[in-house]
Amino acid sequence: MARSDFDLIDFLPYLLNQAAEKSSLGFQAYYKGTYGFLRTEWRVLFHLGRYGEMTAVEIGARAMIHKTKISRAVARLTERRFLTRREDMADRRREVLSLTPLGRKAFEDLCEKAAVYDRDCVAGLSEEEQRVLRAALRHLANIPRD
Amino acid sequence: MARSDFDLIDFLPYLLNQAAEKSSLGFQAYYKGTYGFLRTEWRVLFHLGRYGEMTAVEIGARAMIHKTKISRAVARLTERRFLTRREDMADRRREVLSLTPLGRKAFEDLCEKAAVYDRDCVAGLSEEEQRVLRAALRHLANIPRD
DNA sequence: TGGTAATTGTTGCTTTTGTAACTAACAAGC
DNA sequence: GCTTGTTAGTTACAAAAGCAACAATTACCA
Repeated sequence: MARSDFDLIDFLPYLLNQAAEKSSLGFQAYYKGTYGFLRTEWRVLFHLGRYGEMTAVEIGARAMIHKTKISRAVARLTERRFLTRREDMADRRREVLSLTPLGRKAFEDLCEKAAVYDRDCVAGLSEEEQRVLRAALRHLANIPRD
Repeated sequence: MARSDFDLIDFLPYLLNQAAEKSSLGFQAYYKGTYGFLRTEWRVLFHLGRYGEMTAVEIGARAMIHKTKISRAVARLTERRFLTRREDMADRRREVLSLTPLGRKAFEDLCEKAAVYDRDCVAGLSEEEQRVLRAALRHLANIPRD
């Protein structure tokens, strides 16, 4: 296979990782500095805020995070009063998680900050480029349109 | 600021991370399974193969990896004979790294596999979408066109 | 019903990463 | 020549992530 023309600099997983890491830095600084959240903690909060009550496994499935990471993130967030667990009486293995008022406040703040931050990220791209970019990323990540 | 219309599902750092993680999995399985490389090790190999001899710091600057990670990756790769270190006599702090024949062979194999893998990644996207995607990612990652 | 398998969530242990301190070498200014 | 500051790379310790085993339920099905 004559592939000597392929340049690793354009290797998609590489480009994606570089862009992901770079674009995460600024926002990470905010939620870490303001709330002391780890990345997984922010993600758990984000999913509960965005989709409503869920169990740990459900969050993990959506966010592609291993359940042990979620377990520990939930433990910390619960301890810090950002969310509560409620036992599902119909299936006592499940613990349904939801945000406390404090958690919702943090979520809403972070959501606003995210909107602004997102704008800065795509500042140099045209509307059309942004559209194509997000669509391609959703496709690559297999994220359904809800 | 009326931003209630912003949906976190489109938050760029999130989309990028999801896409990056998902798209990395398959290739990671290959270099891990075949060579036992960690991600940083593959990256070091990749940069030395793509750009030629470099020092650890230079690799770190290009790849945005902290020097301690590089230090450990280099130690392992050297031990396993994939690369060699040469002291720069003009500046004895610097250690110039380069691939051994074994390292080059691994690099070339991985490079070929990457080309194929890359194709699979973008299989569902049009030529134009691919072009826009890569350009946008390079922009976000601040990767120069070389 | 009873027994095997699957699911939810946690914990212990190992591996990997992050942070800070450190050595060694060079650079710049006086 | 000194002194101070900077740079390359390593190492030690702490934090986080990955992995495997576990208890507690529930599901399946002969």
